[in-house]
Amino acid sequence: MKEITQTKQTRIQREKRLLIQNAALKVFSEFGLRGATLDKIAQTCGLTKPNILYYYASKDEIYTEVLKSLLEEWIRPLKDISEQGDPLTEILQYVQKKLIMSKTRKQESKLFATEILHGAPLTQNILAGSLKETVDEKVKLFDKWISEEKIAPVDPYHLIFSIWSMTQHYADFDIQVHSLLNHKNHATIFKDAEHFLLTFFSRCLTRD
Amino acid sequence: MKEITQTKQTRIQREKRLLIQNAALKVFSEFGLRGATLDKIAQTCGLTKPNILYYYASKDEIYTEVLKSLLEEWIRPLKDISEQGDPLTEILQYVQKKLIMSKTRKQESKLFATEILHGAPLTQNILAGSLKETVDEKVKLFDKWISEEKIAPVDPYHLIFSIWSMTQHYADFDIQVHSLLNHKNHATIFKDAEHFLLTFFSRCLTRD
DNA sequence: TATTTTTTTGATCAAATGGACAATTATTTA
DNA sequence: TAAATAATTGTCCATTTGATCAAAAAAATA
Repeated sequence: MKEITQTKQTRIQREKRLLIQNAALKVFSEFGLRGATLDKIAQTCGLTKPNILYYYASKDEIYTEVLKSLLEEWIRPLKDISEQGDPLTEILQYVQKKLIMSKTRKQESKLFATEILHGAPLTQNILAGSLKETVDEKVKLFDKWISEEKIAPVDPYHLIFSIWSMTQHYADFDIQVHSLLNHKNHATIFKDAEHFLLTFFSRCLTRD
Repeated sequence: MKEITQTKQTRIQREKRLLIQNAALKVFSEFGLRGATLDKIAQTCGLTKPNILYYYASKDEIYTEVLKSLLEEWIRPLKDISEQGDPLTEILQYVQKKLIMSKTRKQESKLFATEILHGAPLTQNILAGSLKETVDEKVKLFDKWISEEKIAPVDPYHLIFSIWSMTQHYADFDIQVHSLLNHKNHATIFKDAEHFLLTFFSRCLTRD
């Protein structure tokens, strides 16, 4: 088959690659890199195993491609935090966006979680690269807001960690959340979570 | 070999089973259930593969045994929250205990995280059972404290989720945390995290 | 339509892996 | 110490699984 580096892709190549990526996302997020099999991915997208390997050189290549193609989208809400906006509003909006992502893109959240949990074998360079860049930039902004006394003084890194962990928890550990909340209605859980988180962070960021 | 149901275990059985459990914890937490192999576990504890299978009927049995034996310890700090103590102090102490567990028992945290993340295939009954019992009990206590105006009114379930997620984040996503914090000293990170979390929760729980 | 290129697949392979088992060795018990 | 029991291991097996490849089918192109 033709290399990925080639500029022109045929219609079929574009379609099939996307088909495979979607199936792979589903399977990888459910079973992890090692638990996922090419057979499962093939079955999920209705192709044969050799056909998948016609489009991707290996299982690992599919995995990294899926991760890479999601990363941009995953970081975007953080990038969207604007120096121009009202500090508290900007941060609360970020919390809201992250929570919505946990609700609507659970598979992606679980995929990233599993990857990092197991040592980020294939994305460590990305973590140290583009993600770190954006985080550092926003940390600077938060520090500025703190020095201008527009938000309460808290460690910006740990603030970001807290937003990530609390919002992603609803995607990554959904089984536990649902189980402990008596399998309450999905929408209700997220409405309650949103109220809790917004109260929580506004209280934390406005004192003093 | 003799069944587990048998009351008396020989000295060797006790020793070797423990040896295997420790190795299994290490391997399972790093690679997950499917990524872990009996060969790796055997190598880690210095036994042969058939010897391991002399003590455990299957790989899955080792996995469930490890999980089960850790669960009690894992829930304990939550159980320790006392109705007699000062509400805010009790909750902050719980936060502290959970953070310490993230620091000292990272493997266990990752093991549980992976298990739940992938649908808790082997522990769903436990989640719905003894854990849920304890959580429900403490939720009642928190509600009582709220009605007595001893802590600010927040959804107790989501409060517990927030404590879990924020503290466990430092164990489960340690790779990311360290990477973003320029591989800062491990002890320093946890000192900062503790300060952040205690500030955070006391602000959130004392307003009004 | 004829030719070339791309796509698909059945058959197959080699490595990894969970597990079985009989034979051997070590330990306990009578 | 002798017999019985427990523990260990080398060898082997069946299955799973990532990957290969040549041949066939489909699609694009001239």
